[in-house]
Amino acid sequence: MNTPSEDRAPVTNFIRDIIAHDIKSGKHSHIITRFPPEPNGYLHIGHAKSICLNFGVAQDFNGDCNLRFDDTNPEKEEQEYIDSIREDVAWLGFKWKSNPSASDYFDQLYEYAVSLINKGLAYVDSLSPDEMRAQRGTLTEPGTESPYRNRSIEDNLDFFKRMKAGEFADGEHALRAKIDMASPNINLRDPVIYRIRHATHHSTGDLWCIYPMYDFTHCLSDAIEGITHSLCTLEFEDHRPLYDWFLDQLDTPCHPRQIEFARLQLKYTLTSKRKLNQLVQEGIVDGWDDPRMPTISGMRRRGFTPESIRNFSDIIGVTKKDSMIEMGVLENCLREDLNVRAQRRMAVLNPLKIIIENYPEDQVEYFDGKNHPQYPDFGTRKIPFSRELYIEQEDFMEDAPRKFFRLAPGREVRLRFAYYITCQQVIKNEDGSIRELICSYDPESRGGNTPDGRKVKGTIHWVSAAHAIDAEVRSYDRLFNVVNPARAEDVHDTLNPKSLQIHPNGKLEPEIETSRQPLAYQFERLGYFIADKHSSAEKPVFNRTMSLRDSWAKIEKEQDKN
RNA sequence: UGGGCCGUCGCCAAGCGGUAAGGCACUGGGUUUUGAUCCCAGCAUGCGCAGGUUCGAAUCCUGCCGGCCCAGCCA
Repeated sequence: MNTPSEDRAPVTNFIRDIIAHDIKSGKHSHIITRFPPEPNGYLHIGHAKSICLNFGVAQDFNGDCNLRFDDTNPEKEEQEYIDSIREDVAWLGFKWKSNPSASDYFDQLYEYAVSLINKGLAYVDSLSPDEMRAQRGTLTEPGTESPYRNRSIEDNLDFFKRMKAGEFADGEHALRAKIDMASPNINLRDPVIYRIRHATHHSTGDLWCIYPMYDFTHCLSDAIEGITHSLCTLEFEDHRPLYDWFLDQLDTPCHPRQIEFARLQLKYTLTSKRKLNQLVQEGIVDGWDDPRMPTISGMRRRGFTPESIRNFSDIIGVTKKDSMIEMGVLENCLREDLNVRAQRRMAVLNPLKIIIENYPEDQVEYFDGKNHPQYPDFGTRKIPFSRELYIEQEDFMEDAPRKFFRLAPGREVRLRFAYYITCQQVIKNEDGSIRELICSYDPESRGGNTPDGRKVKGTIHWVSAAHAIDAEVRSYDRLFNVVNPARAEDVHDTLNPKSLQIHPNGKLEPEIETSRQPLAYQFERLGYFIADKHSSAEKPVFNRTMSLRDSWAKIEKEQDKN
C-alpha cells in the first residue's frame, strides 16, 4: 500500500536547485547541512519546516545533517530544552550526523577573536550599551565611531584577556568587529562579537564569563563543521554580509554558503517561542505539549503522525516569499495519513441511551466490524450488541428537517453493522430534557440489510451500554481566534475560549486499547483519536486528533442562514 | 524618506524567452452500511501596474505601485 505522499511528484525548490547545481559543477561532492536551534524553548511547527528542509535535502543528496545547539546565551538556555529538541527531531524521523553545541567551540571561537584583534579587525569597546546604541546612528543616518575604536592591538589583547579572566562586570566592555560605522547595513556598524555575562551555562558551567554573539558564532561553527549550505530564514538576509566578512577575514576550513528562505506562517497559529512560553508559564495551556499547542510535542500528544508533518513540509514549498498557509492544508495532510493507517472503532462522545423494546432482555450477540472499510487486511473485531445502547445525542432530533438522515420519532435508521431501528417514543425528564428513547428493531435487518431491500438514509454509530468502556474524551478547536495572533499586542486577546471541550461521559466499544500511546483510531463519524499520555485502563482519556470532514455541518449552517 | 528582500487563481506553488503544472479550498456529478474515504468533471485569454526589446515575454530592460525585514552586549 502506497501512502498518499509517495505518489506525489518529487520535491523541488530553489535551494535544491542550488545544491544540485553545486554538485553538478563539482563545487561539492558531499553536502552537509545543519539544523541549529537555540535551546531556549520547545520546537514548533515552524521549526518542523526547517528540520524537514535541512535533513530532507541532506538525505536526498546523500549528504549529512548536523543537529547543532546554538547555545551562546546562557541566560535563556536549559537542558530541558535540549532533551526535548533531540526527542522531537528523532520523532520526526531524522538522524543527525553529529550533535554538537556551539559551546563545544568556545575555545576555538576565542582564538578566532584573538586573531581578529591581531589583524586590527576587532577592538574592545568600553562604551555602555546605552552609549553604543546612541552612537549606532539610525536607518538613514550613519553611526559615530567609538572613542575606543583605535586602541592599540596590545591594549585590545590585554582587555580581552582580562574580560575572559572575569575582571570586569557585565556590560563594562565588549569586543567589537571593526568594520564600518557608516555602512547602510546596520549589522556592519562594528557589531559586538563578545559580551561579558557572569552566568552559569547549562553545559560549560562557570568556565566562561564572556560569550560570543550569534553572528560571530554561527558562521564559524558552520565552517568548523564543514557545512556546505547554511539554510536560515529571511530575517538573516541582512546578516549574510557579516557572515561572509568573518569567514573572509579569518583562516577557516571552508566558507559555507548561507541561503535564506521564508519562515513558515500558519493562519490561526503562533510560532513565537516567547509567546508560547508565556502560555505555558501562565498556565493557560497544560504545558509545552498541550495538544492545542503548535509545538512538535503538542502535536505528537494530540496524535499527529511524523509522516503527516513531513508531507506538509514538502507540499508547502520553500521560497523567499512571505506567505501564510491555511490550516486546511495541514489538516488535509493529517487526515490523508490517518485515513490509511487508523483502525475504525465506534465510540459515543455525548451519550443518549436507547432501549430496544422488542429485543430480549438478557440477550447479547456479537457483530463483526470491519477495522477499515477499504482494507480487508486490517481485519475485523467483535462488537457486542444488547438491549440497551448509547447513541450520539446529535444523532437524534425531535423535530427533524427532511434532510436530517438520522434518528427522529417514527424514523428508521441503521445501527452500523447491526440492525435497523425505529424510534417509537421519547422519554423526558421533568425539566423537558430527553432522558432516553424507546426504539424497536427489525430482526430481519440483521447485519444492516433487509430481505425486502428497503433503504434507510442514515447509518449511525452506537455502543452497547453494558459493555462500554467509560472514557473522558477531549475535543480541540483552534487555540487562537484571530488569523494572525503574532500581530496582537496581548496574547490573551487572541485566545479561543472554546479551544478545549471535554466529554466526561464518553462510551467506547470494548475492543479499544486505552493506554497504548501511538495507536491512532478513527471513531467512526467522529474523527481520529488517540489515547492521551495520561490515559490508563483505570482512567481512559482520549484526544481527538482531528475531526472528519463534515459536509453535513456545512449544510446545517446554510439552513441556519435561511 | 538608508539598506536588504518579495509580488503567478481565495491560500500555497511550478515555470528559467516558445505561448500558464500541481496541491489545498470551492462547485457539480458518481460509488458508499462512516453525510467519511474513493472516483470523475469544473475552477488564471492571465502572471502587481505601465511602458519598452523580440517573430514571440510570467520569463529580458526601464519606471512606478504594494508588502516584509533591519537601529539587542537576543538568535
